[in-house]
Amino acid sequence: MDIQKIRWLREKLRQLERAIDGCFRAEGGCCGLTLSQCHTLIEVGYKGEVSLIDLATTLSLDPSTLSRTVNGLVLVGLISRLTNEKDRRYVVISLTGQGKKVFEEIEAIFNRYYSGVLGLIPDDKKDPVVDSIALFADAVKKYNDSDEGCKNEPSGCGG
Amino acid sequence: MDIQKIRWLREKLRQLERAIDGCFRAEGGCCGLTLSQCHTLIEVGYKGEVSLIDLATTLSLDPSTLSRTVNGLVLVGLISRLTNEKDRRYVVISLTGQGKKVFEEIEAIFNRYYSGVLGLIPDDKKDPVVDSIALFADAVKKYNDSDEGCKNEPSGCGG
DNA sequence: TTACAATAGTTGTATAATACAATGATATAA
DNA sequence: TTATATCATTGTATTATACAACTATTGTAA
Repeated sequence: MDIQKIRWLREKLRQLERAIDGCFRAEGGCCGLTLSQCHTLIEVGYKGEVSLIDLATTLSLDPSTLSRTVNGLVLVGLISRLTNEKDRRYVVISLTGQGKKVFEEIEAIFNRYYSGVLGLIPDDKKDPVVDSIALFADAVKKYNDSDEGCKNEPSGCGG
Repeated sequence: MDIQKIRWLREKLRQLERAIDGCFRAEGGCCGLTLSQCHTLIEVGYKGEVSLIDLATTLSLDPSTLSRTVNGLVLVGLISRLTNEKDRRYVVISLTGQGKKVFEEIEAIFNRYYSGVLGLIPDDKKDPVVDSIALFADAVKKYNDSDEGCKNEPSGCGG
């Protein structure tokens, strides 16, 4: 592919990242949560019951980082963290009743948000756009996992 | 659009963000720079000469944040920061000779990286995928700038 | 069976990235 | 010419993050 088009792709990816992150910060968080807390809550919401290490792997974060994030959510009563009695090394992380409520709120807010975004895209292009993003996200993941990926060529900064 | 497809889109966007950021961190930065420094260097490389406030606006960051990032790059000799003599309130930020060299390196690295990613996508889909990402990035930006965007519905956390 | 190795999680420590508030220098306008 | 606005920097605080050290638990092998 044309090098100029790749530059353009990278520019758009940077723009996308900034737009999404920047907007979040401008609002002072969602439902009173920080960005990390929000991501964590969503993952727990989707998975139901998880161990810390499971969550850390999914979110590509160090367990120590996540331990603190989870702790914050436990303190505000949105997450329950219990010892797994079948293997006491593990914890069982799940949403509390209040946590489920906030999770549903967040879901509604962001589904509405992205509906709004897609509303700016012509009807006949909506599906192709979403499919393309999925295709691209999968390609990035696959490439990172391969030998040529992350191992030799740092990313993130350029795109 | 189907709510389930919107959830899927959000999941893919989160996956994309993690893949790109995570990979960068795994490498310990690019060319010895941190992620922020790298983003800053690239923007200066593209713009040639910029003021701090210009750069801060482009990157959606507080001027104080950027002032420190720029300072770091000045200290390692990649960026020049001079008073604008036409209006001494402004600074003129540009790449030094060494900065240009690193900028070109970074460009090459990331163009190669994304070439690799696109290499995993069927030929006939490459252009549509890139065009779709651009379309989506523009839509997010436009939506954020509109009344319904950021103002009322925090984003980032969900996507 | 008991000692050693592996795994999960937490806590200590350090750093990067960020924003807001206060300040100083400069320019514009009344 | 005095007040106001703008740009940049510095002080301060917070969040997010990783690595290393440590504890508790489980699995394994002599």
